[in-house]
Amino acid sequence: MATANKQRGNSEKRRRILEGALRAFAKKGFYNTKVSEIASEAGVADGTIYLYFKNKDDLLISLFEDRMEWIIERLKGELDRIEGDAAARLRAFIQLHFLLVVENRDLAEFVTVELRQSAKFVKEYDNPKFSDYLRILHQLIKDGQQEGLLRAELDSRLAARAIFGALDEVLLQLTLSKAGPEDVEEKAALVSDMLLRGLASD
Amino acid sequence: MATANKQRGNSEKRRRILEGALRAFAKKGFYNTKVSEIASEAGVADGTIYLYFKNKDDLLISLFEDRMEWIIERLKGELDRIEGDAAARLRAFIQLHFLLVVENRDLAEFVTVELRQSAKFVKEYDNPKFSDYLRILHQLIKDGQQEGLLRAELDSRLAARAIFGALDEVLLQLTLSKAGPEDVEEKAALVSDMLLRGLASD
Amino acid sequence: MATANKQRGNSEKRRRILEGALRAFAKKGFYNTKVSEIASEAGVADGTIYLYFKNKDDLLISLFEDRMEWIIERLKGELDRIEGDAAARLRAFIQLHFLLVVENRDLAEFVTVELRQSAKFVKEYDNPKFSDYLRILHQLIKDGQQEGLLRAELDSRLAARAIFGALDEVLLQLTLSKAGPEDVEEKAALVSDMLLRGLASD
Amino acid sequence: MATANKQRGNSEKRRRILEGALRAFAKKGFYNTKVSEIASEAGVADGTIYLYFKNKDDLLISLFEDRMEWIIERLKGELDRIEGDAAARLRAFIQLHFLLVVENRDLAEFVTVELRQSAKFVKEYDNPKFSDYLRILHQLIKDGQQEGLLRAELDSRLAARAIFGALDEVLLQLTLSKAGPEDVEEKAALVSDMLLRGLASD
DNA sequence: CATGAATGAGCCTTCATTCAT
DNA sequence: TATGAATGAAGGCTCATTCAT
Repeated sequence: MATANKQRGNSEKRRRILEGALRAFAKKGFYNTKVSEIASEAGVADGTIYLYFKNKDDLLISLFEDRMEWIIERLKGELDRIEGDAAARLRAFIQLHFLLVVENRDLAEFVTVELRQSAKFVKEYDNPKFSDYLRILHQLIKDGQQEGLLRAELDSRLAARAIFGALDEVLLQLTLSKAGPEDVEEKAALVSDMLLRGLASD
Repeated sequence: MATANKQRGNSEKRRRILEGALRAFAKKGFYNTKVSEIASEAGVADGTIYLYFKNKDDLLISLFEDRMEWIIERLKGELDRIEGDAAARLRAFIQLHFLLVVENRDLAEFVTVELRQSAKFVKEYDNPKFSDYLRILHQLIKDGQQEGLLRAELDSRLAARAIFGALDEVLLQLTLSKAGPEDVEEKAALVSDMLLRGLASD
Repeated sequence: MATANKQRGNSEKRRRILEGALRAFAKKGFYNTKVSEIASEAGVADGTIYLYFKNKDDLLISLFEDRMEWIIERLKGELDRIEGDAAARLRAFIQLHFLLVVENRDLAEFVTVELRQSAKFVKEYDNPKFSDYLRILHQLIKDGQQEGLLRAELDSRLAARAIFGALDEVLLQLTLSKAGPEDVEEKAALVSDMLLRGLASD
Repeated sequence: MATANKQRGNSEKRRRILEGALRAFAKKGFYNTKVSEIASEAGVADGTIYLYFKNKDDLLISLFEDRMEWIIERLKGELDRIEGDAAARLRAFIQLHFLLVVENRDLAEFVTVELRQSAKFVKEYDNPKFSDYLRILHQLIKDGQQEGLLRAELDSRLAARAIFGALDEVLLQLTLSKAGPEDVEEKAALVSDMLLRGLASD
């Protein structure tokens, strides 16, 4: 049991702390969450947190990385499995984004709410995982353009941003309004329909 | 005239404080801004702030209200002046939203970044001004649907959210990347084009 | 009353804090004294300390400077008043050193005990006031050498150190053993006699 | 032989810990040295230290005892070997004190710097080994007085203190200024000359 | 109204010590 | 014996808020 652990950080404890932090941040936000609350949420002592993370900021960033990595892997995995043109893959992307986030309520609150604020002011952090995420979306759009499905005049980077913003905002709304998963699929369909129409070539 | 002041709150000092707060929040975020920094930014003493605002939270909320009110008034005013169908008005709305925000860089950072985080965790505040804002957008879409320009199947509330999200995210990006006003008009056109296509009836 | 204050630091509060710190440090040593204890000893709130000092280290250093300055001024003042040769002035110096310190028990404990340890490890501090003190002693010895009273072969710098060490250690002993002021004068005479004999030319 | 160990405390580990502690304390002082630093300096686990010492204070005291014992033994051994009167032995004592300490730089820093501060505030410890040390010096002086070499009027206890203080301070200075061993012998001669003149009968 | 020195509750972080392995 | 991960008490410092002037 005492094998390859801790390196690159993956002990049981570390995971418990990240989960506690996610719950706590989702509930009260980064700045309103005390380290001791995270500890108790994680079932460890306060000091234990500092065995795994340099400080509270580092915990926040690590949590981002960890969760975004997970999201990105899931997205990539699912996208590879999709048969069909770029439009279908884009639709799947949106659907999946919605599902992932809504199935993990805390994750949703955390990502939608903290992503901007905290990440921006936690000194010097430039959020590479989020860039990875956007890159996937960006690539999907460029694929669609090359396949002739999406309008070529489109600024693909801008479109990726706009789509992310739309998804994020709608999800924020759904999350806060405590919508059940049944709604979600429907809303996802509506939103992806709307967005794809916006991008589609004539 | 020097009498009915302060009531709905409008002394010179009060405005200076709000402006100082806007600058400070934009630069460092709500939680990283000290009341004393706001005071010095505003050129008043720390204590003076508490003559005009109950506490730091109240200052944040008041700033929201104040700025959103201003935005909403500007939006409404301009929209009334537009001749044309709902699509044109929607286009104008987006264009204007971009302009207002980008012409006021601090406002942009503040609104896009703090709106979610802070507002969510500042206890019990349900952000009525933001609702007003959304209502305008919502109404524009419903108008468009009634005029037959926008697809009737659309969930207009959802669409309003999605549009706001798209605008907001793109603006965040533009703001942070320090885009000049010349870019902005172009981006606004692209985004509004994309979004309107997404909403348009066949 | 609100005139030239605070500048170069001399408000009533600041002095109270220094006095509280002196008492506390003398009683328990720098590292065993809590900032809150200093505060309560000084009759101010914990936070007030940080209005006058950057941190606990800075308080320690400031206290050194302040007390050493006082000691040095007293020493210089008294020495100027002495009629007689360098030997007489040296004798007076020692006598006075003893008196000053013993009349201020806390000062004695503080200076003799904390001077080395703390000053050495409080980062980067090179203790200029102590150097000033030593310089006076050094000068007295050089004067004595020029007057032909003290042996010229003597390394005056080394002698100054040795004298300071002897005084300091004897004082530490006297302080800890709670000797009364009456002993002190006698001991001072003995020590200065011994030291002067050691330095005297044949 | 592997049995009667640990009792009076002498395992290999114990010695390694004391050595690590000496290095660490010399470098950063008692209060700035973490137990874990001592452990790593000694090449043992943190917990191991507590198998040999009750706590950090106990480690400090044990280190004192251990080193002072060593110094005292060396001093006694050398003094027994000296042929000559008390003055010669006193001179040898000073010479040796300088040599021992300067040959062990860490020991020097530790003894000169920590002796006062730490020992004083480590609860209830009355430093018997240091008393032993002083007793030797005291005895030498009394011998000198009986041999008629040193002035009888001298308070021998006081003189012992004064001499120790002078030596200690000069050594502190030499240690901190990183003087080489060649200087040391010369300084020792100067200081012992000065001190002996101070004590000598006319 | 305005000031800004003073307050003190609160929080992040450290580190001596323990204990399951 | 030895380990070192885990603990949690403790304390330095910050900063929103108050209030005497």
